[in-house]
Amino acid sequence: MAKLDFKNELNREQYEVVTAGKGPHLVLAGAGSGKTRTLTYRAAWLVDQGVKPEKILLLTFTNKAANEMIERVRSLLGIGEKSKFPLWGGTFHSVANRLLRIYGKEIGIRPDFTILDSDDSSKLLKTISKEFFGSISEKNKPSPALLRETISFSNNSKISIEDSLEQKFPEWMPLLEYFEKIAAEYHRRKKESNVLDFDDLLLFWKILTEHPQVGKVLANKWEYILVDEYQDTNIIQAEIIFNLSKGHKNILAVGDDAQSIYSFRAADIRNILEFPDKFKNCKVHKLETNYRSTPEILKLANQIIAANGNQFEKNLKAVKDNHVRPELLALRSNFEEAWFIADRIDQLIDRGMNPKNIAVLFRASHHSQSLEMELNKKGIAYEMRGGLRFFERAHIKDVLAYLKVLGNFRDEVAWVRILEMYEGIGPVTAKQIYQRLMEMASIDELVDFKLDLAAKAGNSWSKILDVLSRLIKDKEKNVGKMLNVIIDKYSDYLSSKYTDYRQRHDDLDQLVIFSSEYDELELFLHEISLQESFSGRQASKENKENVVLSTVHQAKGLEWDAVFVISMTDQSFPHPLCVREEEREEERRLFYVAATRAQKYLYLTYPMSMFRYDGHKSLKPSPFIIDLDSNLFQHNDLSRSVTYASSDGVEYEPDPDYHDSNDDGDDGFLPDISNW
DNA sequence: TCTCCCTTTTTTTTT
DNA sequence: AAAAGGGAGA
Ligand SMILES: Nc1ncnc2c1ncn2[C@@H]1O[C@H](COP(=O)(O)OP(=O)(O)OP(=O)(O)O)[C@@H](O)[C@H]1O
Repeated sequence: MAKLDFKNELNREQYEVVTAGKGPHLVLAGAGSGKTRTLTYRAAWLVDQGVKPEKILLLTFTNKAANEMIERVRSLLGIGEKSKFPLWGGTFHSVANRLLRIYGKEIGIRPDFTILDSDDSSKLLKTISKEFFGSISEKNKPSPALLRETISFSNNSKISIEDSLEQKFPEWMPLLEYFEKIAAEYHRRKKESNVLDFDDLLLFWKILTEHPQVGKVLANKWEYILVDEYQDTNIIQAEIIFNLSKGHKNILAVGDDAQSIYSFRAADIRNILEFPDKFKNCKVHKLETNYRSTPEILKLANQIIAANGNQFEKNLKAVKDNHVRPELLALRSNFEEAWFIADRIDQLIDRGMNPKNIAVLFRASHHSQSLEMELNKKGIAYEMRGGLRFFERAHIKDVLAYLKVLGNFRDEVAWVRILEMYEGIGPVTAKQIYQRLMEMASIDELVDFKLDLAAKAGNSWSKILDVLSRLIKDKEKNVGKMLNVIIDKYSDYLSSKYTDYRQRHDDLDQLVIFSSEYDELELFLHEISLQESFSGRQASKENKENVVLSTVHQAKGLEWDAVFVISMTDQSFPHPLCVREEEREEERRLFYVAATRAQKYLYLTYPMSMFRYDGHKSLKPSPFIIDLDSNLFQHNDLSRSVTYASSDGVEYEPDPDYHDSNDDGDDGFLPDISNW
């Protein structure tokens, strides 16, 4: 392979960062300026300079991003797929997961802990809440999700339950004492169950870095630490980074304050703004060239973000040639919007665009519903990102619960989940059984564990024992085969509980295919809980070529030739619950992130009415759109006819001959949305 | 204590 | 439309 030509692949500022010396560096730069590229080349450069890959830690926002970056580093360096390349990469949570299984013993964490996802946490909190509140009606006590958010926010921002509650849900302050008691009990129960929730992964990692011996080990474990999307880290994460780099201070953080969109889960913009104070002698770098988008798109994006006060001044210049302006389109209903988008996607594909270079973005995952139907109708394959993950689906979790108790028999949530699936066993009996089971010293004692139960419950218990004993005795190692034993018994329950059981069964089949690649239960359990989907190992290769439907949050850091941002209404974007000024500014940043994903084509659309379970609702365009200059948009026949139709009741006919006109000499009519 | 059936509510983003 | 809560009877 030809020697890597770093100079040629990067601009001067990027090159400076990539080849910078030791010590702390911060890159604070706008969207599409090549921050991620710089980080990737930095990793490659370090290895090229002789740094061992295992001495580099790369922290990213999703595991997918980490894997892609590591692959890119590999290919830059010409390292084949078969050779080892042990660079550490992943999200904070997944790295914590790995480290805690190695070093956790020192702080009282067993290596076989299982992980609670947010649904599991809610379930445990619901049980605890019932114990504390007794039979007070549901209306007068906080929901499990609310409890979870309060506790989680307090963990992630290092504040008390009191402050967290005051900030997030002040209306519940009268019940503060309950919140505190429940939080304490929740903590105790997790410990007893040998489980960690997402927050614990970070908290205990931080505690590890403060441990007298392990802390030293970790501070020397890596020589270079690279962090992407630093604007969306929280206080705990910043402390982890600080402690890890105590010895060498070789840290490179990149981010953009204008793209901070996770404050709802305690991400704190001060991390990036105060980075230079925290790391003395830190060099701050700026990148001011946008390589991603056309000047027209960038101009629109800049105006979107300009409406926010309070931000780091950035000067972004586009290098791409002029192209078409973004389009703003009003459609009459969410169905028409879906029809229009699907049609336009069809046209783009017909004109030769690769479907994988097209994305549809939205504020909330359910906004994609009508569009999904329309795409199915047209036979356009798509990949959905955001919303419920594969491993969070109820039926997947049902069958995984059996594996979880085999891996960690103390897991209360998993046990209760299994037990309550059976006839005659409800919350009370489940809890009793769980308590008796904790007399066991290991899962092997389960095989002949006798219980005194009522007839129905007793019958159910023997069914449960049946499945689990078989798994214990068989000593089958392949996870796929183990799952088959479980699914065999689970099928009847599945079809009796769900009307869409066929589809759910397909999911289970997919799970079996995926899990057949694992011959070690522990490894399987450790890996799945933090996996975004299972594209990492296997699943569908064809998915890679499909149109992407994604929440804006999930689209962070990515880019496509053509981007549609749909459902830009006052009821969806900004989200109606975001009323405080900081919240609205964050929503605007989210809009900025959405718009800056586009390379060539950007479409903003909104339906003027929507059908919901409670009937028909008419909608206004998003206030973010009204704020924008209309001459930033391209006009075309469609927007004209649609708007006319809405204002004077003229019947609107979708124009089958409609084609995107690239020349835009038409200075005519724009949807008049100023006085709705 | 569990289950079944009727009533009420549902409004976001994620590791 | 679907999920979750609430209450009555077994
Ligand atoms: N020096 C360069 N020469 C050519 N292309 C570049 C250069 N730097 C960046 N790019 C391209 O610009 C695009 C955006 O880069 P990248 O994703 O790294 O930006 P970013 O700053 O991380 O964006 P975001 O803030 O949206 O995450 C990529 O397609 C990248 O390959």
